[in-house]
Amino acid sequence: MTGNANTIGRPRAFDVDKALQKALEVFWEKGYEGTSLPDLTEAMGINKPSLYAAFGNKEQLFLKAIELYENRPCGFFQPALLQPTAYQMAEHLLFGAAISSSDPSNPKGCLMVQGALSCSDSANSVKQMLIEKRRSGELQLQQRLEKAQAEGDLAADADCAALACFLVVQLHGMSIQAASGATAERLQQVAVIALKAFAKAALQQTATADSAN
Amino acid sequence: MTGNANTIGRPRAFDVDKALQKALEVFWEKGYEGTSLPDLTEAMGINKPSLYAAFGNKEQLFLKAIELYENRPCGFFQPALLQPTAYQMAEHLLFGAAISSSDPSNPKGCLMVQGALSCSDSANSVKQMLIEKRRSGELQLQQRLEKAQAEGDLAADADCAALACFLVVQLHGMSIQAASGATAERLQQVAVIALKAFAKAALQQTATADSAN
DNA sequence: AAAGATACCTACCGAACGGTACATAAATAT
DNA sequence: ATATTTATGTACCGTTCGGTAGGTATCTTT
Repeated sequence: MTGNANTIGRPRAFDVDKALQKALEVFWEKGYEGTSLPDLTEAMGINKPSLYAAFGNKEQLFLKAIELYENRPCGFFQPALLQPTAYQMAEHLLFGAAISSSDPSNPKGCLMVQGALSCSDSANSVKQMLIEKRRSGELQLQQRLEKAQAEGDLAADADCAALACFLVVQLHGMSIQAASGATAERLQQVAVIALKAFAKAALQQTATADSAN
Repeated sequence: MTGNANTIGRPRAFDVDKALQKALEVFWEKGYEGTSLPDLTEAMGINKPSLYAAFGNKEQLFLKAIELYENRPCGFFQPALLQPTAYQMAEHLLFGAAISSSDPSNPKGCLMVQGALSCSDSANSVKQMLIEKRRSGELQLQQRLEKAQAEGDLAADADCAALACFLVVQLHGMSIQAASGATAERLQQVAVIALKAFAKAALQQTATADSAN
């Protein structure tokens, strides 16, 4: 899939995956609308026609960048859902976000949040698409919590939707703080506080063994 | 200050304060860069030369809109600092943010967050200015907590900086959720959970009477 | 070696951007 | 009445935006 080994016609002079990686970094840093075509071509080391031939247009390139983002930098999300208990999921989620969004080797914050939080009318489809991705993530979280509830891993009277929203608030709030310059240490302190709240709100009946203070 | 009663020259055909209010709404909805001059002039009911004569330029207009925003829609912040106890401050802050950022009579979310979260290089000064405003708010919060600590209203071993950061994470995270369509009810549920965390982290030694489950 | 396919590069497109010159209109001051 | 001052409205400025036409270079196929 990656190599363009045995194809007819003149071969590409650049690596599509590496170019996409560069595009991701720029979009992450400047957002969808804040990123210009020259920003992209310069970072990717190609010119505009090559970009359009390889990726379609700016919006489709952004979609592919988002896809890459979900698999790589934001890759802590899906594994967190697979943790054996709701508490461990929350733990992975919160510390994953704290570390990921302040990772010095990447732009600060979360692309799904700052990619197109507010924008002109012409970028509304991108904004809407990010909203839906965020809501989808929240829904997955909620469903994981409901599963935990069915398994007796979460208090029967806990409000899974509210708890999922609470967790997402932490993730997005921490990403804003990271974008404002917060350190990984500070965000981890916040994660510790939030985790106590989660434990208290989620485990009030079952009184699970580990965790909580 | 508002009226232009007895001045020489042709009088303004529009109300500066109302025009600024309209500009605030547009910036709030679309962000600094997402808002175009035609967006502004149409909403304000004036044309470009009038806008430039009255407000300077787009950036200065944005600064005045931010100022108005801090006094009006985001007006729950400063009063919260004046609450008698740290817990009550947190309470006012969290519920204020929950209600304010989802207020159906205004654009969703927080202008200080989504006004210029990520942007092109040319808007970097605006982005930086919002970052500093957010950090300043966090610092005020931290200082209020330190005061509470000095008054014995907060556990002596509580980390005021971490707690302030935690509270700001809630405010900003809730504003993202509001921008994604979360209801006031849902955000208030989140505020309840966060408040429990605050109580647990802040009052662990003093074991204050009220609050906390 | 010729033909066909694909990529690269320069140079350009119309539209929208933020911002302004300049003439006209409406008020006060003398 | 006239001069002065300020606001309005139109029409424009140079720049940048996302996107593309068309010629040239480099590969495979036959």
